[in-house]
Amino acid sequence: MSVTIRDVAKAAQTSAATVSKVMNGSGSISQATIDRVEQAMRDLGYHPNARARNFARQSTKMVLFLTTLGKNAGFSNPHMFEMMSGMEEALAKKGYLLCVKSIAAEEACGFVEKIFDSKEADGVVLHASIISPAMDELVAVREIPHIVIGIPDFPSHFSWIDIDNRLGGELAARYLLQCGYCSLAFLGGRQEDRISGHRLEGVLSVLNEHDVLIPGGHLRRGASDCDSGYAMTEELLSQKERPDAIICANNYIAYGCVMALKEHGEVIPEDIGVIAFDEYPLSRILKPMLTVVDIDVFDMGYQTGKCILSKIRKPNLTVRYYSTLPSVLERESTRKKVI
Amino acid sequence: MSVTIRDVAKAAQTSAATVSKVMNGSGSISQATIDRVEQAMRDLGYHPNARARNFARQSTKMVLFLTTLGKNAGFSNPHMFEMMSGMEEALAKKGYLLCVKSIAAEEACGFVEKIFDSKEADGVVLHASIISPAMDELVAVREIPHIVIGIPDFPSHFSWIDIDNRLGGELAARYLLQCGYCSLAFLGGRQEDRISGHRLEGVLSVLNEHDVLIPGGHLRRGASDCDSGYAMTEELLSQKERPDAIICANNYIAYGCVMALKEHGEVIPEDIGVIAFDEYPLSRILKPMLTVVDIDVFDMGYQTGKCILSKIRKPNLTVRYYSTLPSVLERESTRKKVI
DNA sequence: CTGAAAGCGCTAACAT
DNA sequence: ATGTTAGCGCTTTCAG
Repeated sequence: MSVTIRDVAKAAQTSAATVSKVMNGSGSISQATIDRVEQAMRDLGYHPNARARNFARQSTKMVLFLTTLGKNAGFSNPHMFEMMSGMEEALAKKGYLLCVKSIAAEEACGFVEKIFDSKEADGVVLHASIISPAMDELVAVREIPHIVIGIPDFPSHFSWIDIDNRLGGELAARYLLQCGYCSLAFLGGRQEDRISGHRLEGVLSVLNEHDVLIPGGHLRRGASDCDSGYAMTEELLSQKERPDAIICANNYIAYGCVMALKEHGEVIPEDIGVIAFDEYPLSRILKPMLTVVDIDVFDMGYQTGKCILSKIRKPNLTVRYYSTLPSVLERESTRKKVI
Repeated sequence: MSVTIRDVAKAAQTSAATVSKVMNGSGSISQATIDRVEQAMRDLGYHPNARARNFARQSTKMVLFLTTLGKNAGFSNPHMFEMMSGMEEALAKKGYLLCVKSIAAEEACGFVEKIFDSKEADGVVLHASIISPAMDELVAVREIPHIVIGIPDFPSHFSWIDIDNRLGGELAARYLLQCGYCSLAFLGGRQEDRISGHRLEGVLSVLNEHDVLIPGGHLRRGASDCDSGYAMTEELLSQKERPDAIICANNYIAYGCVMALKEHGEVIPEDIGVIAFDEYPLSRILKPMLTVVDIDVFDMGYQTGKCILSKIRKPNLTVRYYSTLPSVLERESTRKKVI
């Protein structure tokens, strides 16, 4: 058996309670005793048993990240993992551990209930894809320390954190105008793609504010892939009124767009400017390198980690906000700013 | 306070010990008692307290994955997360939880020691980048259930699991020969890049076996990026003796290579074939889509998970092997097989 | 087949 | 400032 708090107490000629107080900095212990206890701990190579400690304290110093993983999750959604890295960093600073658990949306609610019934974790971070009204009710009634990544798409009591995609759209549009482009186009994902939709809203609000009109034909939506980006760009170029800058709702659309522009002999960024969203995975790989509106995903994870920690302290605290502002990374696909 | 085992015992008119046995399937309990106990558990909505259970059993049902994360880890190394997803799936099947913890290589050894002194985890998965001779000694002496991801580059007692990159190289070369290409070239990463080196070894062994000579000029090494791939390809094309197929050690080199070939008017795959390694992130995005040698990273993680579980059961079991064989994914950058 | 009893190692309320 | 005491909720002998 390994060395316990009682062994240390004996060696330091004191009681277990005192040793505990020394470890947890209770304050009211004389320096002499502290020294003796610490010496004894060192001599014996003592390490408090985490399991016993969790049990006695009724806490695990662990938060669970629940999302749906499975094959290809790592490749198709690196953002999630970048966030996890940020969360881990925030949690580690306070001595918390981060566990990941893959769960299907249907099972998520039951699982969260079980986790808190059995007290396996101190808090949960929920990916927006697995939340439900039932989960909302559960979390509210039981006051479960939680935070949802992604703004819920139904009315709820959840605490959540998200990226402000609308603001991102505003930044993109404003930036292009500042570069001297004056006829913008937007290539987005399908109607159901909320992210793309929010980005478009932001764009439109800026144009509206600047009294810039955008012809209907310059607003196109399609699949979120390269081929679709290519096709939408061709459509754009075939119109009588052509844009001098294109906002692409994501990297893949931008890739197709750039390819089409090049094939048509358009020079980027002189003839036509291109701006996209997100650094990853292509913005720095394409020629020309893309100017993008990006957010610091790691930082967002870090914010999430800090959030869940404060929810663990005060479970009834409600948090809802857009963390981590987007910003423009200037590169080669847009002209230099003139303003 | 929530409902405990004693509440269940009382409701089922039996003892806590019996309830425990029912939960853990001790066998020697009458069906009648089992029914009563299960009924009581359901009636009371009982869920065993995981912390108390961990404490009493002296196990946490948790394995810790240690690696260095930090900013950009998610984007620059999606493979790691794909593996994690696989590990989680294997662990979840046996009721284990996966925790992730970022740690610098220098601190890793001390941290692992602390984890096992304080019994925070039942086992650890170590990324090869954080192992050291000191860690080897620690793990061996203390019989710490562990598995290293990546073959150690120094003599050690570690259990490890890795990808067989040499075999991957063999597959690539063999495949090209089967397609009727007969003059191969290899574009690799820098000398220090062990993965690239192993892939090259595999290529050479096949060529040797087939008595195919490869001119020195067809073996090039450079940075593992697009520009380097581009430059190396131009060098290749400027030689008197030109290859009819190029093996690119990674996706980025392949991207530069394809770009250079296109600019020189070479038709892929007719004039020159291109094969690369790994699906991610570009192989299906480039035009033409790349034929690649790929491995199932999720599966590798799954194997790793199963491995660590068996090590937890038998810590002195040694495991060392190349899990998950690579295979060729045929796409557009190579001719159809003729054999 | 069942139950009483003795912890697992630490914390925290309460005395002193 | 320190020690005593009583758990935390479950598992596991060991007797019956």
